[in-house]
Amino acid sequence: MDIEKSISALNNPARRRILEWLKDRSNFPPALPEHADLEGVCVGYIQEKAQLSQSTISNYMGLLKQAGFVIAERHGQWTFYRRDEKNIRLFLAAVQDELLKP
Amino acid sequence: MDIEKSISALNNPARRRILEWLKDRSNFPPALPEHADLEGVCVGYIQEKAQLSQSTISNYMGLLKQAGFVIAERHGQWTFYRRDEKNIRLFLAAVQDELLKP
DNA sequence: TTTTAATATCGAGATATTTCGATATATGGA
DNA sequence: TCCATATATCGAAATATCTCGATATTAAAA
Repeated sequence: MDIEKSISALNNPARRRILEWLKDRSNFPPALPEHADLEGVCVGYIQEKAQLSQSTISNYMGLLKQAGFVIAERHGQWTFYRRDEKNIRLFLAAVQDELLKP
Repeated sequence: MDIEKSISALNNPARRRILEWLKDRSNFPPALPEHADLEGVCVGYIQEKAQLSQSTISNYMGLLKQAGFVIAERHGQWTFYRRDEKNIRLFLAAVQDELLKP
């Protein structure tokens, strides 16, 4: 949990929006039948929704992953990203501590 | 409460450190007798502690103020900065909402 | 095994942030 | 009024971030 890296990752509206979208799978097109049992959303869907280039989204998802906000899982040629709820809560607790703890 | 501006202001270790120092007045030298009744810490003391140039600190305190994290009060030639606890809590609630609310 | 599709990485231009020293502004005192 | 002190603002160099298109990598399919 590197608070520096996490705040940095959050310091961008597109990345924050992606984190919000990932709260609800139905913000994206339905998964392919062969991916029905997998959690997360593939990069292509995120890109389409965010309207940014493929490389930008790949980069952004990498930053969100390094920051601990998402988990990546590769299946075949797809990478599926989903929120890391536990780490997100840890981050929030850390910021709260840093800002409020006496 | 502009969450964009606030996150941006937090996205810097020195500014976060200043916010922490301001939790406790005793992190700084004692106030001059004629300022004994005033809240907050003058720019000079913050600069001394942060070991950054005067202009940098003045700039930083301006950013923290615009972000809503501190309140500035001018008394004579001094500007005293203190934390805006209420707004800090509002910010934390907003981030928590953005990150967790369904 | 060649092709296609999905994602990652690279290199670069545009823009933003960091941080400084120099200068301007405001205030209080001699 | 003139000077010293505290802070703010300006202009600029160094560095970081944003974002892209081009290319590399990986995996599946024909």
